[in-house]
Amino acid sequence: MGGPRFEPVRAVRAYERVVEQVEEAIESGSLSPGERLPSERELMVQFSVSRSTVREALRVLQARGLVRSRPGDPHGAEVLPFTPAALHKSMTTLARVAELSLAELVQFRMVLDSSASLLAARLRTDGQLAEMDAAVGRMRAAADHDAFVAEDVAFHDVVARASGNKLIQICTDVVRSIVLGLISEKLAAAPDKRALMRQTIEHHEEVLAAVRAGDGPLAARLTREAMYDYYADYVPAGERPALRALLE
Amino acid sequence: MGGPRFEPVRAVRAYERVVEQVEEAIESGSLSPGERLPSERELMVQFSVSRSTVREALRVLQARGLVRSRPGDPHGAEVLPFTPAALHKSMTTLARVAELSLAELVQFRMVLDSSASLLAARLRTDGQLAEMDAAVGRMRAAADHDAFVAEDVAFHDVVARASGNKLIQICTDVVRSIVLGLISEKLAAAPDKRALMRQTIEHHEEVLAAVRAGDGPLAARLTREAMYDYYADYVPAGERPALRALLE
DNA sequence: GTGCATTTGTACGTATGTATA
DNA sequence: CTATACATACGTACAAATGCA
Repeated sequence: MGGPRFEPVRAVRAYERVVEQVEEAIESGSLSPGERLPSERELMVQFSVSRSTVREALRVLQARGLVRSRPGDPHGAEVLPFTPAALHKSMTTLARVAELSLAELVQFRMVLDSSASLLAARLRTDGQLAEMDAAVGRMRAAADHDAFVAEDVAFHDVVARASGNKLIQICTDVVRSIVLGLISEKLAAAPDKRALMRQTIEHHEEVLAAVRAGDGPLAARLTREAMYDYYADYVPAGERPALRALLE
Repeated sequence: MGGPRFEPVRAVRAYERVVEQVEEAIESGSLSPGERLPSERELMVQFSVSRSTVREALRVLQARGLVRSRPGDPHGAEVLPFTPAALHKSMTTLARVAELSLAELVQFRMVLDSSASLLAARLRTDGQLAEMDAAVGRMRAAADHDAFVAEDVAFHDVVARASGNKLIQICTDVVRSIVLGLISEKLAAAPDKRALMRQTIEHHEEVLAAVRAGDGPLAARLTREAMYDYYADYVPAGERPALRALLE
Protein backbone atom coordinates (compact mmCIF):
# COMPACT_ATOMS: atom_id res chain seq x y z
CA MET A 1 0.00 0.00 0.00
CA GLY A 2 1.07 3.61 -0.38
CA GLY A 3 3.81 4.23 -2.89
CA PRO A 4 3.94 7.37 -4.98
CA ARG A 5 0.43 8.53 -5.78
CA PHE A 6 0.83 10.21 -9.15
CA GLU A 7 -1.65 12.95 -9.89
CA PRO A 8 -3.35 12.83 -13.28
CA VAL A 9 -1.68 15.40 -15.50
CA ARG A 10 -4.53 17.52 -16.74
CA ALA A 11 -3.71 19.16 -20.03
CA VAL A 12 -3.53 22.80 -19.10
CA ARG A 13 -3.85 25.23 -21.95
CA ALA A 14 -1.17 27.76 -22.75
CA TYR A 15 -3.49 30.70 -22.15
CA GLU A 16 -4.35 29.26 -18.72
CA ARG A 17 -0.73 29.37 -17.66
CA VAL A 18 -0.50 32.97 -18.79
CA VAL A 19 -3.66 33.80 -16.82
CA GLU A 20 -2.29 32.09 -13.73
CA GLN A 21 0.97 33.96 -13.78
CA VAL A 22 -0.59 37.38 -14.30
CA GLU A 23 -3.28 36.62 -11.73
CA GLU A 24 -0.66 35.59 -9.22
CA ALA A 25 1.29 38.79 -9.85
CA ILE A 26 -1.82 40.91 -9.27
CA GLU A 27 -3.18 39.04 -6.25
CA SER A 28 0.22 38.91 -4.57
CA GLY A 29 0.46 42.65 -4.94
CA SER A 30 3.55 42.73 -7.15
CA LEU A 31 1.30 44.38 -9.74
CA SER A 32 -0.85 47.13 -8.25
CA PRO A 33 -3.96 48.89 -9.55
CA GLY A 34 -3.04 51.61 -12.00
CA GLU A 35 0.08 49.84 -13.13
CA ARG A 36 0.32 48.54 -16.66
CA LEU A 37 0.97 45.15 -18.13
CA PRO A 38 3.53 44.93 -20.91
CA SER A 39 2.08 45.27 -24.39
CA GLU A 40 0.66 42.20 -26.06
CA ARG A 41 3.73 41.90 -28.28
CA GLU A 42 5.97 42.14 -25.24
CA LEU A 43 3.89 39.55 -23.39
CA MET A 44 4.14 37.08 -26.27
CA VAL A 45 7.91 37.37 -26.02
CA GLN A 46 8.03 37.02 -22.23
CA PHE A 47 5.70 34.00 -22.18
CA SER A 48 6.96 32.75 -25.55
CA VAL A 49 3.45 32.15 -26.83
CA SER A 50 1.59 33.50 -29.80
CA ARG A 51 -0.44 36.65 -29.94
CA SER A 52 -3.73 34.70 -29.93
CA THR A 53 -2.77 32.99 -26.70
CA VAL A 54 -1.89 36.29 -25.06
CA ARG A 55 -5.17 37.80 -26.20
CA GLU A 56 -7.27 34.89 -24.93
CA ALA A 57 -5.55 35.20 -21.57
CA LEU A 58 -6.24 38.94 -21.48
CA ARG A 59 -9.89 38.34 -22.30
CA VAL A 60 -10.19 35.98 -19.32
CA LEU A 61 -8.42 38.42 -17.02
CA GLN A 62 -10.69 41.17 -18.26
CA ALA A 63 -13.76 39.01 -17.64
CA ARG A 64 -12.56 38.54 -14.06
CA GLY A 65 -12.31 42.29 -13.66
CA LEU A 66 -8.57 42.29 -13.04
CA VAL A 67 -7.39 44.26 -16.07
CA ARG A 68 -8.73 46.45 -18.84
CA SER A 69 -7.21 46.99 -22.26
CA ARG A 70 -8.09 49.73 -24.68
CA PRO A 71 -7.32 49.88 -28.38
CA GLY A 72 -4.30 51.94 -29.18
CA ASP A 73 -3.21 52.44 -25.60
CA PRO A 74 0.58 52.57 -25.81
CA HIS A 75 0.96 51.66 -22.14
CA GLY A 76 -0.59 48.21 -22.35
CA ALA A 77 -3.44 46.77 -20.33
CA GLU A 78 -4.21 48.53 -17.06
CA VAL A 79 -4.42 46.67 -13.76
CA LEU A 80 -7.74 47.65 -12.22
CA PRO A 81 -8.54 48.39 -8.61
CA PHE A 82 -10.83 45.81 -7.12
CA THR A 83 -14.50 46.12 -7.99
CA PRO A 84 -17.24 43.63 -7.14
CA ALA A 85 -18.23 43.70 -10.81
CA ALA A 86 -17.11 40.12 -11.40
CA LEU A 87 -18.91 38.95 -8.27
CA HIS A 88 -21.95 40.86 -9.41
CA LYS A 89 -21.80 39.25 -12.81
CA SER A 90 -21.46 35.71 -11.52
CA MET A 91 -24.21 36.19 -8.97
CA THR A 92 -26.52 37.62 -11.61
CA THR A 93 -25.78 34.64 -13.82
CA LEU A 94 -26.42 32.45 -10.81
CA ALA A 95 -29.76 34.09 -10.26
CA ARG A 96 -30.82 33.32 -13.82
CA VAL A 97 -29.24 29.93 -14.41
CA ALA A 98 -29.96 28.49 -10.96
CA GLU A 99 -33.43 30.00 -11.18
CA LEU A 100 -33.28 31.89 -7.92
CA SER A 101 -36.68 33.16 -6.94
CA LEU A 102 -37.33 36.72 -5.87
CA ALA A 103 -38.25 35.28 -2.47
CA GLU A 104 -34.82 33.73 -2.07
CA LEU A 105 -33.10 36.96 -3.05
CA VAL A 106 -35.22 39.05 -0.70
CA GLN A 107 -34.68 36.53 2.07
CA PHE A 108 -30.96 36.80 1.51
CA ARG A 109 -31.20 40.57 1.70
CA MET A 110 -33.11 40.28 4.96
CA VAL A 111 -30.32 38.14 6.38
CA LEU A 112 -27.47 40.34 5.17
CA ASP A 113 -28.95 43.76 5.84
CA SER A 114 -30.23 42.84 9.26
CA SER A 115 -26.80 41.50 10.18
CA ALA A 116 -25.29 44.73 8.91
CA SER A 117 -27.66 46.68 11.14
CA LEU A 118 -26.83 44.46 14.10
CA LEU A 119 -23.12 45.04 13.67
CA ALA A 120 -23.52 48.71 12.82
CA ALA A 121 -25.41 49.30 16.07
CA ARG A 122 -22.34 48.17 17.98
CA LEU A 123 -19.46 49.25 15.79
CA ARG A 124 -20.56 52.44 14.00
CA THR A 125 -18.60 55.64 14.40
CA ASP A 126 -20.28 58.94 15.15
CA GLY A 127 -19.41 60.08 11.64
CA GLN A 128 -21.24 57.12 10.11
CA LEU A 129 -24.22 57.83 12.34
CA ALA A 130 -24.27 61.38 11.00
CA GLU A 131 -24.12 60.02 7.45
CA MET A 132 -27.14 57.80 8.12
CA ASP A 133 -28.97 60.78 9.56
CA ALA A 134 -28.14 62.86 6.50
CA ALA A 135 -29.32 60.12 4.16
CA VAL A 136 -32.68 59.90 5.91
CA GLY A 137 -32.92 63.68 5.70
CA ARG A 138 -32.33 63.57 1.96
CA MET A 139 -34.92 60.81 1.64
CA ARG A 140 -37.42 63.13 3.26
CA ALA A 141 -36.50 65.91 0.85
CA ALA A 142 -36.34 63.74 -2.26
CA ALA A 143 -38.04 65.41 -5.22
CA ASP A 144 -39.05 62.28 -7.09
CA HIS A 145 -39.11 58.53 -6.61
CA ASP A 146 -35.79 57.93 -8.34
CA ALA A 147 -34.00 60.33 -6.02
CA PHE A 148 -35.76 58.69 -3.10
CA VAL A 149 -34.54 55.24 -4.06
CA ALA A 150 -31.01 56.58 -4.53
CA GLU A 151 -30.97 57.97 -0.99
CA ASP A 152 -32.53 54.78 0.34
CA VAL A 153 -29.61 52.91 -1.22
CA ALA A 154 -27.18 55.42 0.27
CA PHE A 155 -28.59 54.77 3.75
CA HIS A 156 -28.22 51.01 3.46
CA ASP A 157 -24.74 51.54 2.08
CA VAL A 158 -23.61 53.49 5.12
CA VAL A 159 -25.06 50.86 7.43
CA ALA A 160 -23.25 48.11 5.54
CA ARG A 161 -20.02 50.08 5.70
CA ALA A 162 -20.52 50.67 9.41
CA SER A 163 -20.77 46.92 9.94
CA GLY A 164 -17.02 46.85 9.47
CA ASN A 165 -17.25 43.82 7.21
CA LYS A 166 -16.29 44.42 3.58
CA LEU A 167 -17.79 41.13 2.47
CA ILE A 168 -21.16 42.05 3.96
CA GLN A 169 -20.87 45.45 2.34
CA ILE A 170 -20.13 44.03 -1.10
CA CYS A 171 -22.76 41.29 -0.95
CA THR A 172 -25.52 43.60 0.24
CA ASP A 173 -24.66 45.88 -2.66
CA VAL A 174 -24.66 43.09 -5.22
CA VAL A 175 -27.87 41.42 -4.05
CA ARG A 176 -29.67 44.72 -3.68
CA SER A 177 -28.94 45.75 -7.24
CA ILE A 178 -30.10 42.37 -8.51
CA VAL A 179 -33.36 42.63 -6.58
CA LEU A 180 -33.92 46.20 -7.72
CA GLY A 181 -33.17 45.18 -11.28
CA LEU A 182 -35.86 42.52 -11.06
CA ILE A 183 -38.65 44.73 -9.73
CA SER A 184 -37.67 48.32 -10.45
CA GLU A 185 -40.37 48.66 -13.09
CA LYS A 186 -43.01 47.29 -10.73
CA LEU A 187 -41.80 49.64 -7.99
CA ALA A 188 -42.04 52.59 -10.36
CA ALA A 189 -45.62 51.61 -11.20
CA ALA A 190 -46.70 51.27 -7.57
CA PRO A 191 -50.09 52.91 -7.01
CA ASP A 192 -49.46 55.01 -3.91
CA LYS A 193 -45.79 55.92 -3.94
CA ARG A 194 -46.20 58.80 -1.49
CA ALA A 195 -47.56 56.50 1.21
CA LEU A 196 -44.88 53.93 0.50
CA MET A 197 -42.16 56.54 0.73
CA ARG A 198 -43.56 57.88 3.99
CA GLN A 199 -43.66 54.42 5.52
CA THR A 200 -40.14 53.66 4.32
CA ILE A 201 -38.84 56.84 5.94
CA GLU A 202 -40.53 55.85 9.21
CA HIS A 203 -38.91 52.44 9.09
CA HIS A 204 -35.51 53.96 8.45
CA GLU A 205 -35.92 56.39 11.33
CA GLU A 206 -36.72 53.50 13.65
CA VAL A 207 -33.68 51.56 12.50
CA LEU A 208 -31.54 54.66 12.85
CA ALA A 209 -32.79 55.20 16.40
CA ALA A 210 -31.93 51.62 17.32
CA VAL A 211 -28.47 51.96 15.78
CA ARG A 212 -27.97 55.23 17.62
CA ALA A 213 -29.01 53.57 20.89
CA GLY A 214 -26.62 50.69 20.22
CA ASP A 215 -29.47 48.15 20.31
CA GLY A 216 -28.27 45.65 17.71
CA PRO A 217 -30.99 43.01 17.99
CA LEU A 218 -33.68 45.67 17.71
CA ALA A 219 -32.02 47.28 14.70
CA ALA A 220 -31.74 43.85 13.07
CA ARG A 221 -35.40 43.00 13.72
CA LEU A 222 -36.62 46.35 12.44
CA THR A 223 -34.52 45.95 9.31
CA ARG A 224 -36.04 42.55 8.57
CA GLU A 225 -39.55 43.84 9.14
CA ALA A 226 -39.03 46.91 6.99
CA MET A 227 -37.68 44.81 4.18
CA TYR A 228 -40.57 42.36 4.44
CA ASP A 229 -43.12 45.17 4.32
CA TYR A 230 -41.37 46.72 1.35
CA TYR A 231 -41.02 43.61 -0.80
CA ALA A 232 -43.69 41.12 0.33
CA ASP A 233 -46.24 42.38 -2.20
CA TYR A 234 -43.95 41.43 -5.05
CA VAL A 235 -43.31 37.94 -3.73
CA PRO A 236 -45.82 35.22 -4.67
CA ALA A 237 -48.10 34.55 -1.72
CA GLY A 238 -46.98 30.93 -1.50
CA GLU A 239 -43.39 31.93 -0.79
CA ARG A 240 -44.11 34.59 1.81
CA PRO A 241 -44.12 32.15 4.75
CA ALA A 242 -40.43 31.51 4.06
CA LEU A 243 -39.81 35.24 4.43
CA ARG A 244 -41.89 35.43 7.58
CA ALA A 245 -39.79 32.63 9.05
CA LEU A 246 -37.13 35.30 9.52
CA LEU A 247 -39.47 37.55 11.48
CA GLU A 248 -39.66 35.08 14.41
CA MET B 1 -35.43 71.30 -23.67
CA GLY B 2 -36.04 67.68 -24.33
CA GLY B 3 -35.36 66.57 -27.85
CA PRO B 4 -33.77 63.24 -28.61
CA ARG B 5 -31.17 62.43 -26.01
CA PHE B 6 -28.67 60.35 -27.93
CA GLU B 7 -26.80 57.83 -25.89
CA PRO B 8 -23.06 57.72 -26.40
CA VAL B 9 -22.29 54.71 -28.54
CA ARG B 10 -19.80 52.79 -26.48
CA ALA B 11 -17.45 50.84 -28.65
CA VAL B 12 -18.42 47.28 -27.84
CA ARG B 13 -15.96 44.68 -28.99
CA ALA B 14 -16.96 42.02 -31.47
CA TYR B 15 -16.27 39.21 -29.03
CA GLU B 16 -18.50 40.92 -26.46
CA ARG B 17 -21.46 40.78 -28.78
CA VAL B 18 -20.84 37.10 -29.36
CA VAL B 19 -20.63 36.51 -25.60
CA GLU B 20 -23.85 38.41 -25.03
CA GLN B 21 -25.80 36.41 -27.58
CA VAL B 22 -24.61 33.02 -26.37
CA GLU B 23 -25.08 34.04 -22.74
CA GLU B 24 -28.61 35.16 -23.48
CA ALA B 25 -29.37 31.85 -25.20
CA ILE B 26 -28.09 29.90 -22.20
CA GLU B 27 -29.69 32.01 -19.49
CA SER B 28 -33.02 32.13 -21.26
CA GLY B 29 -32.99 28.36 -21.42
CA SER B 30 -33.01 27.99 -25.19
CA LEU B 31 -29.65 26.27 -24.74
CA SER B 32 -29.69 23.71 -21.93
CA PRO B 33 -26.89 21.97 -20.03
CA GLY B 34 -25.53 19.04 -22.03
CA GLU B 35 -26.38 20.64 -25.34
CA ARG B 36 -23.60 21.68 -27.67
CA LEU B 37 -22.67 24.95 -29.29
CA PRO B 38 -21.91 24.89 -33.00
CA SER B 39 -18.25 24.35 -33.84
CA GLU B 40 -15.95 27.36 -33.89
CA ARG B 41 -15.97 27.43 -37.67
CA GLU B 42 -19.75 27.28 -37.70
CA LEU B 43 -19.94 30.06 -35.13
CA MET B 44 -17.67 32.32 -37.18
CA VAL B 45 -20.08 31.91 -40.08
CA GLN B 46 -23.20 32.53 -37.96
CA PHE B 47 -21.76 35.61 -36.27
CA SER B 48 -19.71 36.60 -39.33
CA VAL B 49 -16.59 37.20 -37.30
CA SER B 50 -13.15 35.65 -37.41
CA ARG B 51 -12.21 32.56 -35.52
CA SER B 52 -10.01 34.52 -33.10
CA THR B 53 -13.04 36.53 -32.12
CA VAL B 54 -15.09 33.39 -31.63
CA ARG B 55 -12.34 31.90 -29.51
CA GLU B 56 -11.99 34.96 -27.32
CA ALA B 57 -15.73 34.84 -26.72
CA LEU B 58 -15.56 31.14 -25.85
CA ARG B 59 -12.72 31.81 -23.37
CA VAL B 60 -14.87 34.39 -21.59
CA LEU B 61 -17.87 32.07 -21.51
CA GLN B 62 -15.63 29.32 -20.19
CA ALA B 63 -14.26 31.64 -17.49
CA ARG B 64 -17.85 32.32 -16.43
CA GLY B 65 -18.46 28.60 -16.13
CA LEU B 66 -21.14 28.48 -18.81
CA VAL B 67 -19.42 26.27 -21.39
CA ARG B 68 -16.47 23.95 -21.77
CA SER B 69 -14.62 23.11 -24.94
CA ARG B 70 -12.25 20.23 -25.47
CA PRO B 71 -9.68 19.88 -28.21
CA GLY B 72 -10.86 17.78 -31.09
CA ASP B 73 -14.42 17.39 -29.89
CA PRO B 74 -16.48 17.28 -33.10
CA HIS B 75 -19.64 18.27 -31.24
CA GLY B 76 -18.47 21.72 -30.28
CA ALA B 77 -18.39 23.35 -26.86
CA GLU B 78 -20.64 21.84 -24.21
CA VAL B 79 -23.13 23.91 -22.27
CA LEU B 80 -22.46 23.18 -18.61
CA PRO B 81 -24.95 22.69 -15.81
CA PHE B 82 -24.78 25.44 -13.24
CA THR B 83 -21.98 25.28 -10.74
CA PRO B 84 -20.99 27.94 -8.23
CA ALA B 85 -17.42 27.66 -9.52
CA ALA B 86 -17.44 31.12 -11.09
CA LEU B 87 -18.89 32.61 -7.91
CA HIS B 88 -16.28 30.76 -5.94
CA LYS B 89 -13.52 32.09 -8.17
CA SER B 90 -14.62 35.71 -8.01
CA MET B 91 -15.11 35.54 -4.25
CA THR B 92 -11.68 34.00 -3.78
CA THR B 93 -10.18 36.74 -5.91
CA LEU B 94 -12.16 39.20 -3.82
CA ALA B 95 -10.72 37.75 -0.66
CA ARG B 96 -7.19 38.27 -1.92
CA VAL B 97 -7.46 41.54 -3.85
CA ALA B 98 -9.81 43.31 -1.43
CA GLU B 99 -7.72 41.91 1.40
CA LEU B 100 -10.55 40.29 3.29
CA SER B 101 -9.44 39.26 6.74
CA LEU B 102 -10.11 35.83 8.19
CA ALA B 103 -12.25 37.62 10.77
CA GLU B 104 -14.50 39.05 8.07
CA LEU B 105 -14.87 35.67 6.40
CA VAL B 106 -15.64 33.89 9.66
CA GLN B 107 -18.09 36.63 10.61
CA PHE B 108 -19.81 36.15 7.28
CA ARG B 109 -20.00 32.42 7.92
CA MET B 110 -21.51 33.08 11.33
CA VAL B 111 -24.19 35.21 9.69
CA LEU B 112 -24.97 32.79 6.88
CA ASP B 113 -24.82 29.51 8.77
CA SER B 114 -26.81 30.80 11.71
CA SER B 115 -29.47 32.05 9.33
CA ALA B 116 -29.48 28.67 7.66
CA SER B 117 -30.00 27.03 11.06
CA LEU B 118 -32.78 29.45 11.89
CA LEU B 119 -34.63 28.68 8.69
CA ALA B 120 -33.89 24.97 8.85
CA ALA B 121 -35.44 24.76 12.31
CA ARG B 122 -38.74 25.89 10.82
CA LEU B 123 -38.67 24.50 7.31
CA ARG B 124 -36.74 21.22 7.49
CA THR B 125 -38.35 18.01 6.39
CA ASP B 126 -38.14 14.87 8.50
CA GLY B 127 -35.87 13.37 5.87
CA GLN B 128 -33.42 16.25 6.18
CA LEU B 129 -33.52 15.88 9.96
CA ALA B 130 -32.56 12.25 9.54
CA GLU B 131 -29.71 13.25 7.25
CA MET B 132 -28.38 15.65 9.88
CA ASP B 133 -28.63 12.92 12.46
CA ALA B 134 -26.75 10.54 10.22
CA ALA B 135 -24.01 13.10 9.56
CA VAL B 136 -23.47 13.62 13.29
CA GLY B 137 -23.34 9.87 13.70
CA ARG B 138 -20.65 9.60 11.03
CA MET B 139 -18.74 12.43 12.72
CA ARG B 140 -18.72 10.38 15.90
CA ALA B 141 -17.45 7.36 14.01
CA ALA B 142 -14.89 9.21 11.87
CA ALA B 143 -11.57 7.36 11.69
CA ASP B 144 -9.32 10.35 11.14
CA HIS B 145 -9.49 14.11 11.16
CA ASP B 146 -10.01 14.43 7.40
CA ALA B 147 -13.05 12.17 7.49
CA PHE B 148 -14.30 14.12 10.48
CA VAL B 149 -14.07 17.43 8.62
CA ALA B 150 -15.81 15.90 5.61
CA GLU B 151 -18.77 14.84 7.74
CA ASP B 152 -18.78 18.19 9.47
CA VAL B 153 -19.14 19.80 6.05
CA ALA B 154 -21.88 17.33 5.17
CA PHE B 155 -23.85 18.34 8.26
CA HIS B 156 -23.65 22.05 7.45
CA ASP B 157 -24.60 21.24 3.89
CA VAL B 158 -27.81 19.52 4.90
CA VAL B 159 -28.70 22.41 7.18
CA ALA B 160 -28.09 24.88 4.38
CA ARG B 161 -30.21 22.81 2.03
CA ALA B 162 -32.96 22.57 4.63
CA SER B 163 -33.05 26.36 4.79
CA GLY B 164 -34.86 26.21 1.47
CA ASN B 165 -32.74 29.02 0.08
CA LYS B 166 -30.40 28.07 -2.75
CA LEU B 167 -28.46 31.32 -2.47
CA ILE B 168 -27.74 30.68 1.20
CA GLN B 169 -26.76 27.14 0.34
CA ILE B 170 -24.33 28.21 -2.36
CA CYS B 171 -22.80 31.08 -0.41
CA THR B 172 -22.25 29.02 2.73
CA ASP B 173 -20.52 26.45 0.57
CA VAL B 174 -18.29 29.00 -1.16
CA VAL B 175 -17.30 30.91 1.96
CA ARG B 176 -16.72 27.73 3.94
CA SER B 177 -14.30 26.36 1.39
CA ILE B 178 -12.42 29.66 1.29
CA VAL B 179 -12.10 29.71 5.08
CA LEU B 180 -11.03 26.08 5.20
CA GLY B 181 -8.52 26.75 2.44
CA LEU B 182 -7.01 29.52 4.51
CA ILE B 183 -6.58 27.56 7.73
CA SER B 184 -6.74 23.88 6.85
CA GLU B 185 -3.04 23.44 7.54
CA LYS B 186 -3.38 25.12 10.92
CA LEU B 187 -6.40 22.97 11.72
CA ALA B 188 -4.49 19.83 10.81
CA ALA B 189 -1.67 20.88 13.14
CA ALA B 190 -3.97 21.58 16.09
CA PRO B 191 -2.53 20.11 19.31
CA ASP B 192 -5.51 18.29 20.79
CA LYS B 193 -7.65 17.26 17.86
CA ARG B 194 -9.56 14.64 19.85
CA ALA B 195 -10.83 17.23 22.32
CA LEU B 196 -11.70 19.62 19.51
CA MET B 197 -13.60 16.91 17.66
CA ARG B 198 -15.49 15.93 20.79
CA GLN B 199 -16.49 19.52 21.47
CA THR B 200 -17.54 20.01 17.85
CA ILE B 201 -19.77 16.96 18.03
CA GLU B 202 -21.39 18.28 21.19
CA HIS B 203 -22.07 21.60 19.50
CA HIS B 204 -23.61 19.90 16.52
CA GLU B 205 -25.81 17.77 18.71
CA GLU B 206 -27.09 20.87 20.45
CA VAL B 207 -27.83 22.58 17.15
CA LEU B 208 -29.52 19.42 15.91
CA ALA B 209 -31.70 19.25 19.02
CA ALA B 210 -32.76 22.86 18.52
CA VAL B 211 -33.56 22.23 14.87
CA ARG B 212 -35.51 19.12 15.85
CA ALA B 213 -37.47 21.13 18.41
CA GLY B 214 -38.17 23.82 15.81
CA ASP B 215 -36.47 26.47 17.95
CA GLY B 216 -34.93 28.68 15.23
CA PRO B 217 -33.46 31.46 17.36
CA LEU B 218 -31.78 28.90 19.64
CA ALA B 219 -30.38 26.97 16.69
CA ALA B 220 -29.05 30.21 15.23
CA ARG B 221 -27.42 31.27 18.47
CA LEU B 222 -25.83 27.87 19.04
CA THR B 223 -24.50 27.90 15.49
CA ARG B 224 -22.85 31.29 15.97
CA GLU B 225 -21.34 30.19 19.28
CA ALA B 226 -20.04 26.93 17.88
CA MET B 227 -18.43 28.72 14.98
CA TYR B 228 -16.86 31.30 17.24
CA ASP B 229 -15.41 28.60 19.49
CA TYR B 230 -14.08 26.73 16.50
CA TYR B 231 -12.38 29.61 14.70
CA ALA B 232 -11.64 32.29 17.29
CA ASP B 233 -8.17 30.92 18.03
CA TYR B 234 -7.13 31.50 14.43
CA VAL B 235 -8.40 35.09 14.36
CA PRO B 236 -6.05 37.82 15.63
CA ALA B 237 -7.10 38.85 19.13
CA GLY B 238 -7.74 42.42 18.00
CA GLU B 239 -10.46 41.32 15.60
CA ARG B 240 -12.27 38.95 17.92
CA PRO B 241 -14.55 41.64 19.41
CA ALA B 242 -16.11 42.05 15.95
CA LEU B 243 -16.96 38.34 16.00
CA ARG B 244 -18.30 38.52 19.55
CA ALA B 245 -20.59 41.35 18.43
CA LEU B 246 -22.66 38.62 16.77
CA LEU B 247 -22.98 36.64 20.01
CA GLU B 248 -25.11 39.36 21.68
C1' DG C 1 -8.29 -2.07 -32.73
C1' DT C 2 -7.37 1.20 -36.94
C1' DG C 3 -7.72 4.90 -39.98
C1' DC C 4 -10.09 8.96 -41.37
C1' DA C 5 -12.35 13.29 -41.21
C1' DT C 6 -13.15 17.01 -38.28
C1' DT C 7 -12.26 20.04 -34.51
C1' DT C 8 -9.66 22.51 -31.24
C1' DG C 9 -5.20 24.67 -29.77
C1' DT C 10 -1.63 27.43 -31.25
C1' DA C 11 1.29 30.21 -34.26
C1' DC C 12 2.05 33.85 -37.57
C1' DG C 13 1.08 37.54 -40.89
C1' DT C 14 -1.66 41.64 -42.23
C1' DA C 15 -4.82 45.56 -42.27
C1' DT C 16 -7.12 49.23 -39.76
C1' DG C 17 -8.47 52.56 -36.38
C1' DT C 18 -6.83 54.79 -32.16
C1' DA C 19 -4.23 56.87 -28.35
C1' DT C 20 -0.05 58.99 -26.86
C1' DA C 21 4.29 61.54 -27.37
C1' DC D 1 0.17 67.85 -36.97
C1' DT D 2 2.98 63.87 -37.52
C1' DA D 3 4.97 59.75 -36.22
C1' DT D 4 4.96 55.80 -33.55
C1' DA D 5 3.26 52.07 -31.06
C1' DC D 6 -0.78 49.87 -29.78
C1' DA D 7 -5.18 46.97 -29.66
C1' DT D 8 -8.63 45.07 -32.60
C1' DA D 9 -9.96 42.00 -36.08
C1' DC D 10 -9.26 39.04 -40.02
C1' DG D 11 -7.12 35.24 -42.45
C1' DT D 12 -4.15 31.21 -43.09
C1' DA D 13 -1.59 27.27 -41.58
C1' DC D 14 -0.38 23.20 -39.01
C1' DA D 15 -0.09 19.91 -35.04
C1' DA D 16 -2.60 17.37 -31.60
C1' DA D 17 -6.73 15.39 -30.04
C1' DT D 18 -11.25 13.46 -30.58
C1' DG D 19 -15.20 10.72 -32.35
C1' DC D 20 -16.85 7.56 -35.60
C1' DA D 21 -17.10 4.28 -39.24
